[in-house]
Amino acid sequence: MPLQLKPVTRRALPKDTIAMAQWLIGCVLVRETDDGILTGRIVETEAYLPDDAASHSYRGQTPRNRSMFTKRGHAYVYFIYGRSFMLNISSEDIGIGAAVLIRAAEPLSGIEQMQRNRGCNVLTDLARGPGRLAQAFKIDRSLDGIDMCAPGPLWLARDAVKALTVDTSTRIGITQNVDALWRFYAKDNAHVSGPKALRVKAVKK
DNA sequence: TCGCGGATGAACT
DNA sequence: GTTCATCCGCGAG
Repeated sequence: MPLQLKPVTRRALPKDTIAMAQWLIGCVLVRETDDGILTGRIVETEAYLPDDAASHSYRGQTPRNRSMFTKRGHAYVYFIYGRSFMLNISSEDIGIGAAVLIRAAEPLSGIEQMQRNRGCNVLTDLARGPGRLAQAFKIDRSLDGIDMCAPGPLWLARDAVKALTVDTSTRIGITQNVDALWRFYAKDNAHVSGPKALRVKAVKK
């Protein structure tokens, strides 16, 4: 388990969705389960803003996406494509629908449990991609709406590791507003998802 | 390394 | 009935 984990306070979270998506790169995701604690360093995120056609909040609040409209720092978890859960963190004030999608993490501790959860032993495949990340960390709808700036089954932390270099690209897997450069990832990190071309393109920019 | 298509379930129109 | 912020396995280059 990584040492010196300090819980992230809501006050520490940047108040702007894009700033928060960048800031989260390098933070530690902590998942407490009955079988032990799982932690991983966040290496890839995407920002979903209000008035963003690719965002679930674009057409207003619904029962599914209500967690996007909570105070920043709460989990928004949903199920998609019949196979995958997605973990997001709400990123604005109450009433504003926005969130940061957590797309990939570098496993730090609880790796054996993650391997069991995923049915896979390859370290770089455990949490590379949002669906895999949720499966590795045992995240489902039961965690939707919980406060990630408070003690509980799922929370955010920082450690003493120095800041990672962050690159930018277009987002992955969307059909609307495809040109916005709202994907952020740790440069040259093996746990980041997406095609290589996307990474190279972003670096050249 | 890439691009393709099937699986699969829930929200929304 | 359609859409979807995905994963996996497969085959081509």
